[in-house]
Amino acid sequence: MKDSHIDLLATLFCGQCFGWKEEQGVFQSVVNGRLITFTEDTFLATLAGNGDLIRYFDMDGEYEMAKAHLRKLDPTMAKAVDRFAGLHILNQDPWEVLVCFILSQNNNIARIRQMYCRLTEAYGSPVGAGWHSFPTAAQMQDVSEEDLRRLGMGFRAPYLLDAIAQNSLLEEIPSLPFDEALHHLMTIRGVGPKVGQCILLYGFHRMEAFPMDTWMKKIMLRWYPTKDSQYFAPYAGLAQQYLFHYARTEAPV
DNA sequence: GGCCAGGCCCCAG
DNA sequence: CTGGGGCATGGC
Repeated sequence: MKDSHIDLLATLFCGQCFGWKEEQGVFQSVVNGRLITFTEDTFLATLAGNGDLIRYFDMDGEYEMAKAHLRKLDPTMAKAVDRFAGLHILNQDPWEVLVCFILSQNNNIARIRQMYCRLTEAYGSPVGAGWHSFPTAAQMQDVSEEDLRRLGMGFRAPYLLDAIAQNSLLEEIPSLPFDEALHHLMTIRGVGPKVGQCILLYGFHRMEAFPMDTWMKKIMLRWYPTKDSQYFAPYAGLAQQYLFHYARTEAPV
C-alpha cells in the first residue's frame, strides 16, 4: 500500500458514495457483494489480503504526489488539501455510481442515501445482518416505472429505466478518451455533464473529471473566477473533491 | 409549512 | 446555444 493514511469519515461521507453507515465508530457497508464491518482500529487489518478492498479504498493512489502538486497552486487549495489530507476517491462500481448520481439531481444527500437503501432492499441480494447488496442491472431488468415511483424515485424513475436498458454501455467507457466517454454516458436519459463527470470520476477514476454542481460553481466564482478545471490538471477530480468538501464543511462560500 | 436539494429535460427565442 | 420553468419527494 502506498498510502495507509485515510480519513474514513471524510472519504465515506463526502457525497461520493451513499451506502455507508457509521455508528459509534463502527463503519459498515456492502462492497463487491459482501458486508464489510470495521472501526478506525481494525480498518487496515480488514484490508489485509483483500486486493479488491485495497483498490476500493484507493490505498495505492498517488496521493502524496497529487497533494504536493495541488498545495503549490494557491493558498485556498493548500488549505483545502491540508484540512482533508486523508480524503480518498474511491473506486466504486460504475453501475452503482451511474444509478446514484441519476438519483442525485435536484436532491439532497440525506434523501439520496435513503433512496439508495430502498433500492438495495427491494432488488439487491441479502448479505447478512439485514444488509443487501446494491442491485445489478440484471436484478433490475424487469422493474417498471411504477415500481420505481412506488419506491419514491419520483421523476427519476424513467431515467433509471433507461440506465438499466443501456447499462452495457458502461463496458466501453474505459477504452474511450475523456470527451468521448462523457458524451457516450450522456446518451443515457438523466445523465448530463455534471452526472456524467461524477460517473467518470467516482466510477472510472478519471482525474480529468471536474463535476460542476451548484457548490462548485459558487466556489469557482468566489476563488477561481478566471480559472477552469485545467488549472488543477492533472488532478482536477481530486481538487474538486477537496474544494467541495472544504466549502461544505468549513468556509462559507 | 414552505423551502430547497451534488441537475436535467424540454421548449421557446 | 442560451435561458428559464417544471419536476417528485421528504428532511429541515
